[in-house]
Amino acid sequence: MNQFNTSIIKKVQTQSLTGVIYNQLEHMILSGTLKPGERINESRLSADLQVSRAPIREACRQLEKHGMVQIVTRRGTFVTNIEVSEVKELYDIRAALETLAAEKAAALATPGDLEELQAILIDMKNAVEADEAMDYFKANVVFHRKIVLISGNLNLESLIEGIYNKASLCRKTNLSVLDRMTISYRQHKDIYKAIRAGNQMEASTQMKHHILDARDALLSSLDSSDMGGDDQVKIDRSACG
Amino acid sequence: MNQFNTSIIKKVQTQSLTGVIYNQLEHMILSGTLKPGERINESRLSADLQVSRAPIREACRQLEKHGMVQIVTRRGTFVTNIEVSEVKELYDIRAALETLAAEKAAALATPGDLEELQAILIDMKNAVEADEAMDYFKANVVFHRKIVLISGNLNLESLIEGIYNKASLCRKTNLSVLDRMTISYRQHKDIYKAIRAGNQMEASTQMKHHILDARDALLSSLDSSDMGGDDQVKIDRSACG
DNA sequence: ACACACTAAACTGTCGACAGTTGACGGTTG
DNA sequence: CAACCGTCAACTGTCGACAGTTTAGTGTGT
Repeated sequence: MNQFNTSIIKKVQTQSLTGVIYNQLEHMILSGTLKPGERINESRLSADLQVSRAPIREACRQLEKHGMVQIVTRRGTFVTNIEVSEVKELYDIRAALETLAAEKAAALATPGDLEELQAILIDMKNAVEADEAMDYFKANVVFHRKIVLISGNLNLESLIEGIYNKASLCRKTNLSVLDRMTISYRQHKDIYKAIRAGNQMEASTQMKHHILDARDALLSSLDSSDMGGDDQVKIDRSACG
Repeated sequence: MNQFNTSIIKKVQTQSLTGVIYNQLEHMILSGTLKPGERINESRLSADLQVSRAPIREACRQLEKHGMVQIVTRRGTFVTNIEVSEVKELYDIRAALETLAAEKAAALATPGDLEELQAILIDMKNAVEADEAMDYFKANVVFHRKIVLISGNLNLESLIEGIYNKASLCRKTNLSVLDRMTISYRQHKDIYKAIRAGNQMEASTQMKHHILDARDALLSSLDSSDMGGDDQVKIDRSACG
């Protein structure tokens, strides 16, 4: 529905003050400077940033649209606070949506698309062999996003983007899970093969399996680390696939 | 993620000026007073409604969040214009999401939930027998919404709500399709039975089948009516299931 | 007649200010 | 000592105004 709802707009927005503030706030939220549940004080922010409250309010509305804050009338805007139970919900939704994406991708992928996917797979393989969790994490995101792109469903694209945003707000997901990179990589390869073969049923099955598997790995790692320190900084090797 | 994103909030919002204007604009859009693609002029609206531009801008942001308008920087806000191809996309997404909802509902439905569903089914049956498309349409929406509610996934709820909003913007979907009420009713009954039996697999299968079936019926009715008059007012008997 | 440059009107983005509401603190009463 | 009530500060909602940008309309040149 909208060519305005994709990542492109972020760059367009940057031209306006609102966009600058949006980026700033987004960064503050994702980096943890603004903690989940914390309130964003419009007046104070406007004083700090030397701008009026208008663009700040606008930016907050954008953030809400993308799921990163919640606005309560006459109370204020609060950084979205996601519980573990909600992460599970989000993974279920993600599984449903990306399963659809994989199914469509299997029917629509061009040779060029397949080449790109393969290139990403190579990046992943390199990351696995070098045990570079961060690199793997990045390639992983690119892989999933590419499949959604191939599906050609713009609505699906922005919906999934929103899910990513919300899920990444749960800092608890940032736990490292060893040994999953290898499994994850294999699953991605299976998805790729199914898409290349044009096998819609298989592609969707593999995708669903992959995401639910990642979800379970994440949840069990959360269980076993509930009493551990809470100051995680590492990238979760299971998160997002 | 937010208990603030449901229909309840609309009543809360009504307390504020922004909420009043939101409702007004929503009504104007859904009733066709504001046509798809049309631009919403902030200054003129503020003059007409005797309020400043601030609450109007706020309302527009809300509308964008719900998918009913699109905002382009320094250009304005435009009523979302949905093409037929996009309706197909939306139905695909809806199928994926409601399939998940049905699956969860089959596992979570309480006796009370089942009673409610059954009551809705009776309403539907009555509507079918009386050939009251409007009544059927309403009961249908209630039925689907109830299943999402049972699934207990709040994120899913607001996502699906957004899909409904967008799809309903395509006025072309408001075509009457005869003979589908009976089929649709039977499908709902099947879904209900699967949920009552606690059969997750069956519930999701039935739901998927039901929605994709409705989608195809809608699309083929659009094909065959492309050259017909464009001033439809009737409720589509296939739309939304 | 058509394409292009220029001018002017209209509209959105941003600003600072005021008013109403909310939540908290402190005092009072049972 | 606990619960309730009233006062007060802080913050959001709303307002009117100004500035920069976009768009439409006019005029000119080919």
